Amino acid sequence: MNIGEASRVSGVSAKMIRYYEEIGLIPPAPRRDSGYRDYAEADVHRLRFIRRARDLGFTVDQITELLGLWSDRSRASSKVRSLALSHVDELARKKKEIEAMISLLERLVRSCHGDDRPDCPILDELAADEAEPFGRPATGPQRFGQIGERKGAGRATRP
Amino acid sequence: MNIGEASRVSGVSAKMIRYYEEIGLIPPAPRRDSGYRDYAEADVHRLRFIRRARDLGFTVDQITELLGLWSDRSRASSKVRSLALSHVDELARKKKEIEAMISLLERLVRSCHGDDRPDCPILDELAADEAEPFGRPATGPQRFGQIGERKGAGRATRP
DNA sequence: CCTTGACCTTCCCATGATGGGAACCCTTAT
DNA sequence: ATAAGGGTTCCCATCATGGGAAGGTCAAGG
Repeated sequence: MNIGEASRVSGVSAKMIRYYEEIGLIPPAPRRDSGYRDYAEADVHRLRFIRRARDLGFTVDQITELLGLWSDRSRASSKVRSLALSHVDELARKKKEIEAMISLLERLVRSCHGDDRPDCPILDELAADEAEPFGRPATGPQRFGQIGERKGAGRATRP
Repeated sequence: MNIGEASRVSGVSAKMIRYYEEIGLIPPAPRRDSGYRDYAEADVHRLRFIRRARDLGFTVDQITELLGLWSDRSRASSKVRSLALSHVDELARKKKEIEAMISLLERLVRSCHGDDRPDCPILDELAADEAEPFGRPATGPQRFGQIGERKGAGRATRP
């Protein structure tokens, strides 16, 4: 079948199918004389696998591993399990970051009357001079962490 | 002060300061004869504002708006508030997506014995043929939604 | 005065997963 | 034969961020 149909039945866009081929996530599809890619059921199967894994938030690298484990009939299920578990950890981390942002923001929003008067605690907090503007209850050394997972994970330029 | 010190005291990397200038989030810094950018306290203040807003997950576009509101002494606080509220909504949406992924994954992990035997329900589910592989309790029309916020928000190529 | 090292400048490239679109080729039905 | 609707490759954009090269500047110490 052509790439369009493979896309329709697998739920992966044609653009993505070509991209997955390019990066080696799937093997190069055989070509017809016309140059068109030709897909079989097994390929669609694999694409569906990929799509479901993507829907679960796995990265392409992780999916590469999962596909390897999938095709290895003698793998230990513990490998798959630990891959899934570490992904859950990662998701839980992101969830916590988001929750921290939400609770901070909700507090700021609650403190803002939100009418047509110009004074606004939200902006005041963002503009505060102090190092710890979000006045948490002084209960210890925990920070909010570098929220939003920007890579450097740290403040400014530290080589 | 030089960009390095501005970076240190604001918590925004020098690279990002230059980038923010380039995209117009901050005005071009005055230059010394040497060509070095020169920052004053007010600039550092603004950079700190930006960093805090980024830490709260606001996009650069939203921060542009926030800075505009910040410098407008006659703005209505309701504007800031609604900006913050819609950002909270967005964060809540992401949080729900992540939660859906986590609960699905946790269920799969629970169903996987995770020893050295090769059979693995996690892979089996990812590879399942059915359209609804994650066998939810048949309680209605709700779907998990297009998790992971890939733009198309939909299945495959539908122009 | 000159060197050294720390700083600054600009410019280009990479990330991850995805879409948009142009220019061009293939197939099939009217 | 022509039009419509595929397909192909190639380039570009996203978003916020960092890496690194090539080269200019500055301050301290010999």
